[in-house]
Amino acid sequence: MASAPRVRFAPSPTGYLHIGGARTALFNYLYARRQGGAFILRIEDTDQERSTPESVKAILDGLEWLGIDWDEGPGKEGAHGPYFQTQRMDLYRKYTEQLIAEGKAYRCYCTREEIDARRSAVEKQTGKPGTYKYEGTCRNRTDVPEGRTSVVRFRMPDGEGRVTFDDKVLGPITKEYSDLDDWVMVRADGIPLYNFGCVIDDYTMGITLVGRGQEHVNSTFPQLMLYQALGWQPPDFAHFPLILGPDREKLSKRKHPEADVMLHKRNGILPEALLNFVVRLGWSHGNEEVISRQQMVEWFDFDHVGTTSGVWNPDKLMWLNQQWMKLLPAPVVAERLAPFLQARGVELPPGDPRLERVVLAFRERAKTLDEMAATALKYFQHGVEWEEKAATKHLTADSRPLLARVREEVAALPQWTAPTLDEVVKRVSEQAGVGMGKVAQPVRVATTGGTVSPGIGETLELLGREETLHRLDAALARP
RNA sequence: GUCCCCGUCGUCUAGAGGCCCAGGACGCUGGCCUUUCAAGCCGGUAACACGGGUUCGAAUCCCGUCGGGGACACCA
Repeated sequence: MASAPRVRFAPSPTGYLHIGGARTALFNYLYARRQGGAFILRIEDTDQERSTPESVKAILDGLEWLGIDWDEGPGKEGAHGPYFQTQRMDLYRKYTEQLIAEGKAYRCYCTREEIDARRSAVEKQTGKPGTYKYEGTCRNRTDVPEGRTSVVRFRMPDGEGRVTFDDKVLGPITKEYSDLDDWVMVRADGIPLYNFGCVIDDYTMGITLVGRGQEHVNSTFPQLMLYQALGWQPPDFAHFPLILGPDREKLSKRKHPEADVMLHKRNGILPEALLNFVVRLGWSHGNEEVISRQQMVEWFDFDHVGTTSGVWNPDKLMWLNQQWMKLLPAPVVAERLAPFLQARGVELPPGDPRLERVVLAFRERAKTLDEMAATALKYFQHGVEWEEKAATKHLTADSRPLLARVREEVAALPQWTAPTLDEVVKRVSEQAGVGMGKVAQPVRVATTGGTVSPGIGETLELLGREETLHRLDAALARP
């Protein structure tokens, strides 16, 4: 390695940050960090119809949430900017003219309608799509027809030949010239198309390795032809396996809601977990499953990027999320939990100590922050409603004296802590000569309304003395 | 349809010719722990797509078949 590698993530701002894009960004980011190279963010906004500033923001926000930061790109101007393709038009124009002057590209005056008509004619005749190839109508044209706009086409070399490249994850891949045609580089309005802009930018930005999804392997060939025509040394290429939806088709915005990175944030998934999940889809490091960003950077390599597409597995995402809720420091999780409780109408004074206690009590009982907020909600409210079934079973004439005894002892407690509260339950059950469940369950139902909660001491501590006594009294007052 | 890529448990994967009658993880499931539910711990379930080669020996190499996905725009 002569110089430090430069890699990039080049999304087109036509919607939210896609999960596949996020993983592409992650792999490139990890590679750059691992190798001590640079990670560049370039916005491919040449599709004027679909690109929006909102989408640019959405993508930036998504990357930020995931903690994938770039060395050069929007907001971080470097030596190779600008980083929006629409601001690099001079560059494209320059190389377009050069290529035309050298006879390596030419103007094609066929209109879109004409091409479309010919395409559908061919496809109708042969049966299926994809059979049409530009027939070279304007290849050797020297006249300039009046009143017609033109696109610029790349001139494929005459005769037989093939393009080959050694993909860093897939290995050698070859394509015959005869399978390629004179593709359009520049539209009639002068704006470059993907295959053209991408090559010009990757080269002028000094990109040494292009890492992208496997859906791009076929576009590598025309791009390679361009590098050749320009006399440029192409970068290395690495194509990552696709992420598939439950239906085993490529994860798409249209069909798969889980393709939206930020949806997971809204659902209460931690960025650590999403990153962890996504990195394991197509990459592995022995038997490691729970992997921190630091470890990813330390371990990442293309040798262990797989070749087969991976199916989105929500169960595993959930499991990882819980792992991360348990792994991260409670105050950190508490901070991230707050918005979910607030969204459910809980008012939280700044630095509310209950938040951290909730995390400690519920992170082993919830898969997501949202679920945690939902189950913890009743600990923040005043009063309870009892589940009919639970009340019938546990708030009985038999349990009433036990409950009253607990109420009495607990009210007198000098210290309102889980251990001291647990002791009360234990003492009461021992004195009554019954199992702890005979006391704990009625108390649980009386104070939470249901049969499921954290340890009884923990539960009462969380509720606080005042609320606990209030609920116990209310339960005792039931007819 | 054409071209390109891929093919290990249901899913994510380990596996670079003998360490593999295939290991880990999620899921499912049995048990332990236990004041409930979880979590945790211990155990079980389940795969090298198929057929030919090559080799003393193949999940690993080659060929074919079948299967899956992707690309076939004046989108990226």
